[in-house]
Amino acid sequence: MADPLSQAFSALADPTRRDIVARLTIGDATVGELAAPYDVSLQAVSKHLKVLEDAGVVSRTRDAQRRPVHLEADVFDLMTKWLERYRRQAQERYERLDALLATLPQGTPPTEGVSDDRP
Amino acid sequence: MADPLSQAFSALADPTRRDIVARLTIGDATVGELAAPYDVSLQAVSKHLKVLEDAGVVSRTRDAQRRPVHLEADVFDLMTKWLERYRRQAQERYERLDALLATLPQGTPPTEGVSDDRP
DNA sequence: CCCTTATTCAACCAAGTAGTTGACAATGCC
DNA sequence: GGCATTGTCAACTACTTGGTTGAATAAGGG
Repeated sequence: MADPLSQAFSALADPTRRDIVARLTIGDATVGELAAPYDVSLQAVSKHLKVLEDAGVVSRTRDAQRRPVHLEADVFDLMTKWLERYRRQAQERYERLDALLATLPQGTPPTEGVSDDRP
Repeated sequence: MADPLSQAFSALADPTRRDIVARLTIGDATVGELAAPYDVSLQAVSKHLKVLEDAGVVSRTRDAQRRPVHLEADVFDLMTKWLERYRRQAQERYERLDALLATLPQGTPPTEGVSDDRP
């Protein structure tokens, strides 16, 4: 699973990691600071940070024995672009369908049973 | 892992599933049609569709023995909002930092060793 | 009615993931 | 130098995931 988009989405698929990202918008923080709010071990948080780092969501510098974590929001653009592209395309298709239906002579009912999803 | 955002991000963390989403922007399709391009089994694709459905990315209607899959782009908004929010916050923080640095007397060099990441 | 088509369900497997604990590395402070 | 602090590495476990195959369900078409 090498591709950046998969890594990015996967990294943010975990609530703890999204929480960490939220926390980091306030400012850089050390692993210990980031781990404090959670009742999991420091090592677990360290692993989460590795996932975020590999996905390019955060970067880490070095300050003595501390490793401050910094939010790197560029990847967000990548995801947003992907999402926007297909949301837009889906919407356009929807609008075309609407337009088509508007030009149709009369109530040719759709082939699908539009209503229920499951018996 | 019940929360919608986690499910949505997780659903799109797989390249095959993103591919299916891309395909669906052209129009609704049956399971068989969606499975055709891939060399995995039909059942595997069926599973992918279940993941997408559970995440609210697609919906399925019924047309005889076929189950047409329809893209439901609303969840994209949820993700986009989350991403945009934190990207914006991160950027604002960055700008505040810039402004702060601009007002500082002189070249007080930062405490961090900014360059390398790993020895 | 049987048969074909379309799809899901069930059981299984290999690989990945999130968590654990314990040991080790890197650094600053006395 | 020795010790406290901060964080990572390694090994292990439980659970999830993406894939497989084979059987079952659903619906139409001779």
